[in-house]
Amino acid sequence: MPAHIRQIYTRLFDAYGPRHWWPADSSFEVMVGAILTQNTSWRQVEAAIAQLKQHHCMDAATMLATPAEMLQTWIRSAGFFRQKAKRLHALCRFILQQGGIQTLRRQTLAVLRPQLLAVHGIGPETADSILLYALDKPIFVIDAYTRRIFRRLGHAIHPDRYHAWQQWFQAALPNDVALFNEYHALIVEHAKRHCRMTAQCNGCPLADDCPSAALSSVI
DNA sequence: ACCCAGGGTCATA
DNA sequence: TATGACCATGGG
Repeated sequence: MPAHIRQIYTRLFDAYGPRHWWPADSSFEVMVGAILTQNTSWRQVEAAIAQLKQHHCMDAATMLATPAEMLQTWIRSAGFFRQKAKRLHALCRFILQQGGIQTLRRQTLAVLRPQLLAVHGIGPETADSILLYALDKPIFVIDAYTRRIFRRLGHAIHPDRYHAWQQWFQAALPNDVALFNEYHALIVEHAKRHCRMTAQCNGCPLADDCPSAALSSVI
């Protein structure tokens, strides 16, 4: 029987401390980062965000008024730059149509989530990252790291779908924005240090419960 | 030269 | 529903 979700949280928090996520100067920047980081390492996203800021483009109205070809050159480092330029425009259009971020913030989770998922280029993880980290809504973000770590610990979720994983976490945890925020941030920190595709298990705070640590294998 | 990175969409069967 | 192709850069 693998360690419980709450025990794993405690171990991660004790090992890494509060993460102060999401790293950004504004809610809009969180949303932009959520799109730019799709299947891309955060390092590359930071460079793209710096470019957008340097060109005074880090607000919805300015970004929407900026030609996609221009955005492409600024976000090039984040990869998929043609797609992502369109997706950023779609995000801006949504924000402005809804009356701005302050208006969005007053909406409920149940109203916002379907609306975000209807925006071109926003799928489950991007939507939930925006809801949790930009709009302070209580929803647990599932990403590739989350599945990889918990699979290695022996938690097989069926069906192996985004929604099932999310329900599994939320059913075991109090409905708390701060907790969801911290837990996902800790998972990412842990994954970057210890649970990449090639396991680096030296000093791993979860090694006691991790079969792949004992076997030095890759799952 | 390869594999990977904080996904999502679209076409096809 | 379920798989596969595709998107594209930069680091290890």
